[in-house]
Amino acid sequence: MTEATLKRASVVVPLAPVRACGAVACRDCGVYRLCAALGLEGDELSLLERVVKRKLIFKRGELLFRAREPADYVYAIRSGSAKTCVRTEGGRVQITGLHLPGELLGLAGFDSREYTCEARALETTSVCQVSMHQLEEVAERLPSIHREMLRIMSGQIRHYEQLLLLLGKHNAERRLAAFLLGLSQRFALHHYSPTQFNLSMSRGDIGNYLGIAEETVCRVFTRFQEEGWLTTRRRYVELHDLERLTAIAHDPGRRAAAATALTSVA
Amino acid sequence: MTEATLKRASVVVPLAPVRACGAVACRDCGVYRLCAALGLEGDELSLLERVVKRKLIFKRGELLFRAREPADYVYAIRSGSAKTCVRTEGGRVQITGLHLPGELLGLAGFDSREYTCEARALETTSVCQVSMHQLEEVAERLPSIHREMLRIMSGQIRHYEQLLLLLGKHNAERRLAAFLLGLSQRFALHHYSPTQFNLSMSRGDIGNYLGIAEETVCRVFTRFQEEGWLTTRRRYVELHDLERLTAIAHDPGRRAAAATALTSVA
DNA sequence: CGACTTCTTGAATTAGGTCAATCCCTGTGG
DNA sequence: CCACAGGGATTGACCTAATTCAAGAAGTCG
Repeated sequence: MTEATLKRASVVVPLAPVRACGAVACRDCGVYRLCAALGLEGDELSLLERVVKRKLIFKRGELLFRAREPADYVYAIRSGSAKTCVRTEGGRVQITGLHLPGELLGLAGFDSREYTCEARALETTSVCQVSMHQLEEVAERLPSIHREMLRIMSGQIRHYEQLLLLLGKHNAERRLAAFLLGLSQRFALHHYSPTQFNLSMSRGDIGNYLGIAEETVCRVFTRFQEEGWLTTRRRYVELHDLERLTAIAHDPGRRAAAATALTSVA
Repeated sequence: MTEATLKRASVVVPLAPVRACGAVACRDCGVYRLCAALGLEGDELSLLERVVKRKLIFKRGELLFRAREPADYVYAIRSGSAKTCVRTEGGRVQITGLHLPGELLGLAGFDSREYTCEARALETTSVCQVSMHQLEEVAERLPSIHREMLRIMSGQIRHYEQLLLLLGKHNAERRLAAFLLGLSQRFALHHYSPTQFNLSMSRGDIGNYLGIAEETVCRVFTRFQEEGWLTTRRRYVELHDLERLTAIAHDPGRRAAAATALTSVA
């Protein structure tokens, strides 16, 4: 979120600035334990700085990496955000993740030495670039490195499982509600406001991520707004009624009860 | 596939038996490198047998493990098949995987010590049960164990990325075609026939997995059959026109081209 | 100030979901 | 050996949610 956007948004939704405070501290970074483990090798902070090869800045729309490219580095987001997506040969794109500060990108390509997806900055984004090679080298002696990597990967797997649950068979309202609540929780985890934040993705991206049309995203936003459950202004969102949204996100569909029986045997 | 089913199916589709040959050999198992690494500790084969705690048999519909249960073991499928699924609090079920011989289940729960999903046998299924504890113990000294686990996990991640691509925005025909072709390729990999196989999942399960209604699965099967691209008899399937099915699975939708541009910037 | 995106809304269309009836296996018990 | 019960699978009819197409409004950027 740029300074300008923020200022304009504040006119409509006059509340304290959110996520304007910049990068996460290393200690709040989800990758900290990984970096820390690397850092254990020598004097604490200085080596940490050396191992984390570079701090890079990507502007909105710039590629961090492409699928099938040699996976030489993993990237930890310090500030900003990024999306990851996969493509069919036919060129269709599916966004598979929205990544916030403190999260790690590019680890899934660890074994094949190639990235499995592409990552792109959604706004001006600062990242730490960590050498995969170096990671592997240290891991040879330090099993905790590998354990951290496994931890991060299984987090990724859980994320995908939740996303699959969402894409499986939910209507547009439930998808969007769940999406917003998920974001809300993640922001809360990162010490940002859970009720006011910047989506950083366009309506088109959100639609793609949730498996619905861009126009449908707009319409559902409008409906939610008419009900007074939230306010949007472009990519800035303010949630007014978390309970209501939760109810929508969790409300089991008509066939949901039957599905349990259906699946419990076969 | 039971002997009886096979015989009956042969009346309609008189071809050589497929997947009737039973369990995979350890060497053909996708987990082999893991087991082998464990086995390196002592005299080769005997210790392998000891580490792989038990060979268990699950009957159709029986649970291998439940989500949130302590993840004490991982399971390698020797013969048969299993499905994995996740649930919402509301009780909705989403099938997230169909697993064939040589594949490993339950590793994603590694870090949290709890399974992230539940697994259920789709037919009479023989598995190797490997102690997570023992795995961890050996991994402390043998980094290759962890590397194997990372390899398997990133395979899981790639699988989910493909599935997301499928669920994102494809019509029912493309979903089913892609599903069948994916299975076909996996069977080929496992030295089974790529054109005749047992789906082992019910129509309802397939629909759930692909995010479409059971009835739609039927209708699409019927359509494909009318076109002469395949033959089905209950869960047994024979693909006649892989090219055609590939064309359907890959054919980019109307908006697909636009989506590239749409997503390449924002 | 234009040129270009992104977002929003409306209207028409449709793919797929839902409900319901029936068929077809398969396994069981007489 | 045959009848029957029960669970999948299939098909039809109807209907709704969401997509698509299209046009315009609201921002953004150079």
